[in-house]
Amino acid sequence: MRADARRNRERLLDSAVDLILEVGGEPARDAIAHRAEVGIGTLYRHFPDQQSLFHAVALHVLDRTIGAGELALADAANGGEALRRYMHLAVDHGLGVLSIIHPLLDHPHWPQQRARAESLLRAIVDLAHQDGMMKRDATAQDIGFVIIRACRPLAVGLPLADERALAHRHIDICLDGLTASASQSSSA
Amino acid sequence: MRADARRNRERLLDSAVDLILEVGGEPARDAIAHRAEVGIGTLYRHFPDQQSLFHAVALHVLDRTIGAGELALADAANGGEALRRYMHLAVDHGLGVLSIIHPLLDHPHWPQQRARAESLLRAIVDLAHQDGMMKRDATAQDIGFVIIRACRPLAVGLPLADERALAHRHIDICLDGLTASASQSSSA
DNA sequence: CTCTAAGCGGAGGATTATACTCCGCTTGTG
DNA sequence: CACAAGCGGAGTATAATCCTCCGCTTAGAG
Repeated sequence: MRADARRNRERLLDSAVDLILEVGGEPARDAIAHRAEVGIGTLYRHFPDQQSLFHAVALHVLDRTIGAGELALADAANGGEALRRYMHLAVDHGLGVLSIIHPLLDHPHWPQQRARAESLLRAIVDLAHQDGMMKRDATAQDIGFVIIRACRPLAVGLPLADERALAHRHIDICLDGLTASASQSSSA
Repeated sequence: MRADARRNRERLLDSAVDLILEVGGEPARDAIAHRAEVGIGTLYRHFPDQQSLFHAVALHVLDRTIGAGELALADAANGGEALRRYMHLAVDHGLGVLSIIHPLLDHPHWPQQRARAESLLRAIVDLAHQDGMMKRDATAQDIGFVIIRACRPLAVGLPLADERALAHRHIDICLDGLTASASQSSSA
């Protein structure tokens, strides 16, 4: 594969991730190509159909997130810290795109990768529980949904940087709310 | 105005709110009419253009939310409780639609209504602060953004009821995280 | 440096989604 | 009962998006 081709492929994937997160849905293909500063023809050469594009996007994102998670788990001082790092990294790496494109995915080694991500998350959550840093009733599923929600755009016309900053702030707020020391958890 | 006409108008507004929340953006007009179980012609008779429809939706939602907020403020035992009630009611009444349609709004008595809602929220937050039930650095703006985020769809294919239940759960988590007793609020 | 196959761009036709009108039929109400 | 107010939805206009195709450009081997 020629060097320029590889570079364009990367740009396309990154642009696709960004756009999916910005619009909170499937973006127009032309928009992806334009954002990547390549012609539409180039997009269709690399990814002849929706399937292949989104599949590549999903793997791209999941791989980065899994890597980051493993690192967080290895390095962090304790479970709570590992969890915090993982969540912030997941947002930065655009894990949220999965919620949007996952209905379109049916590639063979997709379930396996997905399982790997899930067991990693469970490991982190378990550790946080062991270290007494999470409420009893807080589950790995909770964490997953919080991450997904934090990745969704607010649709409020904010520039991307602000949007991202808010996502991180909300992650922190939720983490505080899921932390063992926090007191009441009533429902209205 | 004939009784059936009024009823259809209501149905259209409710359907519009639901759909905006479900898709997290401007829904197709046909979809709104279909959801309301009326013909498209009926939609266009009541709301000849996008402006008039979305303006009516915005007022509908804001009025309900303001009413609910005033009630919460009057009834609740303390600021923390008022805040909690307000947030849950805001989600139930679909306050989140405003974030999506507000760029389209330019009706005369819209800013005034908006100001009313904002001062109400500030009053509730101030009270919560006075009652020592909120962290110092938690602002009315934080609350607003948390509500908006909770109203956004997760894009995960959940049925509406589950989606709503999760929204409430996340409101509770965030409230716990913004509550004065919660300890650390570090950032990654 | 030359040559060529791999790669590129983007105009433009095909397709699909959405907007909106129009008019004959139905129904609430005085 | 009369009839104006209201209704439905087929159908056309418009706009967005998809995707192909082919002549031009360029990386990189020899």
